[in-house]
Parts: sequence; structure tokens; C-alpha cells
Amino acid sequence: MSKHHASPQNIKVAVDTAILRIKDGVMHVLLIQMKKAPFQGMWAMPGGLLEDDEKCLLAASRILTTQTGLTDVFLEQLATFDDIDRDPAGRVMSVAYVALLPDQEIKLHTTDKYSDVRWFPVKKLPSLAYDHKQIIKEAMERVAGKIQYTNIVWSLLPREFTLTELQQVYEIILGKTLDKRNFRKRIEDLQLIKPTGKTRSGMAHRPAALYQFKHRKLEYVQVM
Amino acid sequence: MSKHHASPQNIKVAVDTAILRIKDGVMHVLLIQMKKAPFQGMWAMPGGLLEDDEKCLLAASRILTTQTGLTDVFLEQLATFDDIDRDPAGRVMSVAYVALLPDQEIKLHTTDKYSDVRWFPVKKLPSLAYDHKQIIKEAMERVAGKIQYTNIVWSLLPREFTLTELQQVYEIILGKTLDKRNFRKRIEDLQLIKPTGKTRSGMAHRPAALYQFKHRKLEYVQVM
DNA sequence: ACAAAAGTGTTGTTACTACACCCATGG
DNA sequence: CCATGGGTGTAGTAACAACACTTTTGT
Repeated sequence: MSKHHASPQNIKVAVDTAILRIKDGVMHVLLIQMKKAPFQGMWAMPGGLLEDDEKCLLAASRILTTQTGLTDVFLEQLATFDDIDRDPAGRVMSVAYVALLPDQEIKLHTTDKYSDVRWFPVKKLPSLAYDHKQIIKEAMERVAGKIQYTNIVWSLLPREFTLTELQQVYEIILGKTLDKRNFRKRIEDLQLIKPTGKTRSGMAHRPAALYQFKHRKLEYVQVM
Repeated sequence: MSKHHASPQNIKVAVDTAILRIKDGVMHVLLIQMKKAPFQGMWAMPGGLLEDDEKCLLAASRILTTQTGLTDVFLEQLATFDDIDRDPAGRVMSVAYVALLPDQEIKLHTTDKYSDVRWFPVKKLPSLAYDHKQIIKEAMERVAGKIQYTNIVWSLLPREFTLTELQQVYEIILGKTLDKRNFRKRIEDLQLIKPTGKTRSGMAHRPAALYQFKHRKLEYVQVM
């Protein structure tokens, strides 16, 4: 309803982005190390206060591009976190976003705002500022849920990939192994991907056929 | 990350609640009619600006209680809506919530803030203020999705209910008819409900056995 | 006795699971 | 020729879909 009272609000709005990617067989999240008190030396998700004329999604996108240089990736709102004392500096609520990146070389852009930027396995997080531990947990739950009834897995894979790579993404996110033949049957039935005709050779085994997604945008399909 | 800049923000935060309930066989949403310009005479979801020391969930709960007098109902965050010009009076973002109520007599509390309060079928909405049409649409999608993989259906039913009433809730939300025998088999397998021993008589047909949910809180189960 | 909703089983079909061997390549 | 991961089919089982009649009550 957004009705206006006489008394002005004293609430600030920040946007934080959980930037997720699979690396070395486990899910990683991009964290920055903070320079200033009260969280000096601690790690946090990249984020910042929202500008007056900026949509949250745009702010999340800006944060993502600043840190990674990437633009065309999966990005969606997760939830808004507003515990009264989540920020010791005052009432700051965070509209959190989730970004999913393919497993590729990413040049991390360190800015002078932070003392460091790094990928951390989500299961081995350092001590985090604010309520970011909770936000990352919910981001993971969102991904694990959504990979089962949508095609978002495309966002975690490069344009061309092998069936084994596709299967590994599912195995990592769901935390269980899958039967190769049953998995391939399932994927074929869904008709989400098509062979590119190319193969990936150079390894000491039979070359794997490369596939690509027919559509690289969110669709709803019962995968598992 | 919630870092603080020198320039103060000029963004307000409101909380709006989509209060949903099944009535006369279709989903209804509670709307209030606005008194003031620029949306005078138009309808909107109840809501209001967030207080400085108030959590969003608490604000949503307060809104719900103010309008309906109810307290112990399903209430969860939906999403945050922040189109720059969603409110012509300035930058006001809305943290939207969804409330689900059982189909029972509800005394609506009209306050002098609004000129009217009413239930509207979600498929026959009047002209709505702000982006509330979109918010209600997303609320409905959330409910339709969540009823399939959780037990939230309890929130739309009274404490005691018949199997037919339970089935009707699914049929209304999913928008399709279900086979009675298959439905009952499914529900029995899930073990979410138990018979109360009582029956509902007084109608010109065989009395129906009454059931109740074992747990009236959110659980994850594949229902359909 | 009639109308109206409650309650109840079986069968065919489809989807899922479990499982093992040959293939193509690089070293 | 050996090591490595790529690629493929079948059979048994479990889940799901389709379907119709009898029961109990109120009028």
C-alpha cells in the first residue's frame, strides 16, 4: 500500500549478491574481505547501499559486474533480510540476490573498497559479517530446489558441455551420485539440450560429445 | 554488504500483505479501497510503511491482525518489489508477504484509513493501485507451487475438515479436477492427516468423516 | 423412494531403478 | 597395451491413471 506518514523513516536498503559457481567439484561463493570496522578482516558477500534511482536488480547486476566483469549470467532475487540488528551500524535491510556462473576462468576485480576477494567453498566458509551465513544457506537451498523443477542448470555450465559435466552439476548440488544411464535417458526425454556435433578430445580417453542448451533462459520442467 | 555512504538514501520501505482465502469455490484476496489521491477510489492490498524498529514479518502480521483480527495463520515473505515508479509519490519499495486463511467467518475491520474492505476473487480483480496486480499474481504462483511440494494446504482449511474439502482446495488452486479415489490413496500414503472420529452430518447425504492435520506447520513433502 | 455426496479396489500402463560391458583415445 | 572416462540396453518393480458401483443420510 505504501502510504506515507509524517515521520520520516530511518531505514537503509542494501543489495547483496550471492555469487555462486562450481569449482573443483564443489560449490563456491565469492566473498570479499572487509576493510572497515566493525567487521574489519571478516568476509562478506559483495554488496552496497542502493542508489535512489536504481532498481535492486540493477544494483545486483552492477555488483556482479564490478567483481567479475561478467554480465550475461543468471541473476534473481532471493529474499529480503531485515533483522533489526543485522547491521551494528543501524537499521539496514538487505535485498539479497543469487547469481550463478559457469565454471570458467574468471578474473576477479579487487577494488580498494576491499582488502581481498576470493572464492570459498560454501561448506567451508570463513567467519562472515552480518547475517551472510544465513543468506548463503538460503541461496543454496534455492538453487538445490530450483535445479529440480527448472532448467537453471544451464547457468552453471559453459555454452558447450559434455553429458558427464552436466551430470556432475546435479550430483554436486543435490549431494548424491546419479546413475549415468538413467540420467542420460532422463535428459534426452526432456529435450532441453542438443548435440553440437563437436567433441572434446585431448584427454586420455574417448572424446566426449559436446552439447548445448536449446534455450538459455529460465523454463519450468520437472527434471528430477 | 550494507556499507555506508556519505549521501543519505531517500528510499522508503513499505510492507504489503496478500491475504488469501478460498470462498465460494474460488480464491479470494482481501483488498482495501483507498481514500487519498492519487489512487483515490482504487483498491489495493493492505499495507503501510515499515516502522524503524519493526521487522517486516511483524509489520505484515500487524496488518493482517488489523484487518481480520486473526493471528495464528500462515504468513511468509513473497518478494520485494521495487520498480522506481511503482509509487507516484516517490521511491517506495514494497516487501510483500502472503497470508493464507481457512475458509471461515471473518469479521473484517474497516478502519478510517480506508473507505472499504472486501474480498475479491483473484480472477476478477478491480483496478488496483501500485503494482499490486503483479504482486497478487506472484502470490498465487507461489501458493500453486508450494501446495505441491509442502503441506501448506493446512493453512487454507479449518482445524477439522472432510476429505472432499481437502480435495477441493487442491482442485481450486491447481485449476483442475482430481480423481477422488487416487487423491485419497495419495493423501493416505502421505500420512499428514488423521481422522478425528467425528463426522459432519446434517446434510442430505451420508455424513463425511472429519480429519485434522497431524502438524500445522510447514513441512516439505511431495504431494502431487 | 429419491437425491446427493461419501466411500471403496482392481487392472493396465508408464515411469523408475538397478545393473555391466565395449569403445575410443592418449600416453 | 594399458588406463581412463565415454557410451549404450534390458528386465524387474513400483508408481500412477483410469474407471463404477454401493452406502448412508435428509427430505
